[in-house]
Amino acid sequence: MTLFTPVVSDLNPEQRAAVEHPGGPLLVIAGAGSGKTRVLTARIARLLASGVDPRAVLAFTFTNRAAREMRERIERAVGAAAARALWVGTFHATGVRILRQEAARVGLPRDFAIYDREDQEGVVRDIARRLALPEAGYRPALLLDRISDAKSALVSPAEFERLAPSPFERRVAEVYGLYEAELRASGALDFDDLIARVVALMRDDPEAGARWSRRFAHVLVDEYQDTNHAQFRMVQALAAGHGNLFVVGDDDQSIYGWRGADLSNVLDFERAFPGAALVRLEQNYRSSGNILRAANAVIANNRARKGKNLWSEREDGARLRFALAADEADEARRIRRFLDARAAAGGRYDEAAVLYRTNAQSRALESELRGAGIPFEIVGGVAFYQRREVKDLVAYLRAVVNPADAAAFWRIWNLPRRGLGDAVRARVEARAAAERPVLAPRAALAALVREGALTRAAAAGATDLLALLAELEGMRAGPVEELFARLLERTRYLESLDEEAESAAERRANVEELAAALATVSAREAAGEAEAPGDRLAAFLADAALATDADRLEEGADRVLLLTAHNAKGLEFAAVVIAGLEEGLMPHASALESDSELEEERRLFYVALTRARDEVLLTAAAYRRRFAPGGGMVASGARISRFVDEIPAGLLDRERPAGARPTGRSGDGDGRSPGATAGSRGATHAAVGRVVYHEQFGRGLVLEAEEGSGGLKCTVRFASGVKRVLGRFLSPGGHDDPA
DNA sequence: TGCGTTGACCCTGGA
DNA sequence: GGTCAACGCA
Repeated sequence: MTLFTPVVSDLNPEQRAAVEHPGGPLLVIAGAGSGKTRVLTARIARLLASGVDPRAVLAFTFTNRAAREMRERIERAVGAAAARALWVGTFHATGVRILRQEAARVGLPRDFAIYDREDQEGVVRDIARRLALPEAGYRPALLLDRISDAKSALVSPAEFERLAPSPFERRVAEVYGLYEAELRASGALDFDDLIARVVALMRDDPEAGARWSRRFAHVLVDEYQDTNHAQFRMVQALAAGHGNLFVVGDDDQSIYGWRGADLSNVLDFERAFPGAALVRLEQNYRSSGNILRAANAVIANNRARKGKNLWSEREDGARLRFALAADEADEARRIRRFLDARAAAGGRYDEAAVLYRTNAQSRALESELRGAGIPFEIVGGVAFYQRREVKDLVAYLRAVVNPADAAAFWRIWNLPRRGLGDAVRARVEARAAAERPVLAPRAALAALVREGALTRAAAAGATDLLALLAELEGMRAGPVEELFARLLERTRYLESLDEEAESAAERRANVEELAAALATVSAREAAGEAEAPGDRLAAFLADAALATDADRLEEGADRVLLLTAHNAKGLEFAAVVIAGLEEGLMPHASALESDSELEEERRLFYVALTRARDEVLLTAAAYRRRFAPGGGMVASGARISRFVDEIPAGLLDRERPAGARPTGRSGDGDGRSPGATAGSRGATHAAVGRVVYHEQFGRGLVLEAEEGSGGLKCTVRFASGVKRVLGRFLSPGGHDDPA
């Protein structure tokens, strides 16, 4: 393949060693900006060039967008036919693909539903209600987090119960068991199942295990540092037959520990795969010398790392800049001015991005940029398929594809209004539970209608619903567009949008976008790409369930991107603004108590910094308005993030705030503590992240500080527990490091 | 009995 | 600013 040769000659020696690795397990430690995507694609291209069947190559990417881009690159190198035959996708998408093929063996309907977070919470909420769990302490989200943790560690409800040390844990185990039963009855899997069920299949079914471990000749994994235990097991099982496992990762960029990512997958790779080779990519091709030095200095503060030193042939470039703003509006203004200045100098907007820790921070930026007429796009927040109107219509499609899908059914059963409410729902659930196996709600409703057990009004509504679903089911074999058009017509969905004021136009546009997305499925079908006729809807729904907002990013539009640091992973920009660099925000308050979580926050900051090629602006706000417990907005002050101070002084220009009150400079009294001056009554030492002393409770760490009617109210972690105390009862607690 | 309204509580990140 | 349960009206 001559197409491919020039690619290899462009590689540095380490990159080439990875690409030309003869076989067997290989761990590539790829620092930020070291060209790992090139290495991965070159590796695949080389495998294909050397005669490996593209159908026998499986590559895991972190996002659907990364999968699409990788496929496109490979297509340019080796042609469309081979690129299409590759298995490239996220763990979840690959899990769906395998499980759809194995549905019968796994005991699933072929078109199983995929429950998203909202569906999951609905299930858990119902269970909690049934068990009469007190709301406080048993929030659905909390229960679900525990269940998800268990699943990504491959712990079953029975095992969970056996290991449960406390009454709370035993309750979780009980909910977990009921949750699993509910999903089974609904023919549904959640995100964690998409991985765990593949592992279980290969472990428990020797024939399937052998077949899939031979199915591929090469397995490749990108962003390996963010795989969890279940994903590790899936990789291990799929590579067991041949041992050709090529993983690329960077321990310094592991930022999904909260989602179960297990860094030991990287650190113990050589133990898990004996004879593994190791290649390090340490030459950075992205960032200027100053940015790279800053990033290296920051990450050097972490202890849990393999250790590496990125170097670059690039010039030093401009120094990084830090600006302390008075509040979040002032911060947004400064960022806007920075963007203005770049534009005035001829820079494109799409070469810049604003990164932040929490999605809520986008609001102030949004209004400032909108007011200034700077084009921007927010990535994240409410993703397209999570919007109400889109979810409503997708729920109809789900109900058509999978009649057992309870979450979808309950979403649409009274939409539009059919006079069906809680009372009827209770009867449906009772009817469903009266049979073994338990009936799907839709079947139970049909039974109630048949038995004449409903009031006239409820029966009329139910009949209308069941007839609509039956009619749509009858259209499944035809074009998806026709089915969708009929759905809109019969539900009068667009008309119902008009009734609700200003957002109607936007919602209507979203419905149209959904229609357009469905049309592309039909087009793919026409081009012979779908697996089998009639599957197009199910395939579309699986894609929709796994789609993220970041996947929709397209090149070419000239706008500034606003996104979380998590979402920025894998991207790069000429100029990067990192906003909200305050203790309690970045690092986030929830991480201040644990060394390992704090190190993860530092890695997140490192990831953010290393997105930049030429220019970095760091910002913080002395006061930030936040929603607080107790209700309403309060101003809360904080210290400047420790991460800013970890950047060597010579690399960083600090700007004074317009009012020039807090200096934000290290070393001059409490100047590092802008929040310290929050209001006249504020105790200067009681800022987030500070160690303080309390007469009664002793030494503690301030987790939160906010201005209340009685002065500065602080949430402080003492040895005896977390307490809420007034700032004036606190005194300085000595050095910053709570032993 | 359904439905609209009110009030309590929440909020890190995301496949 | 958003969600959800409780409440009271039609």
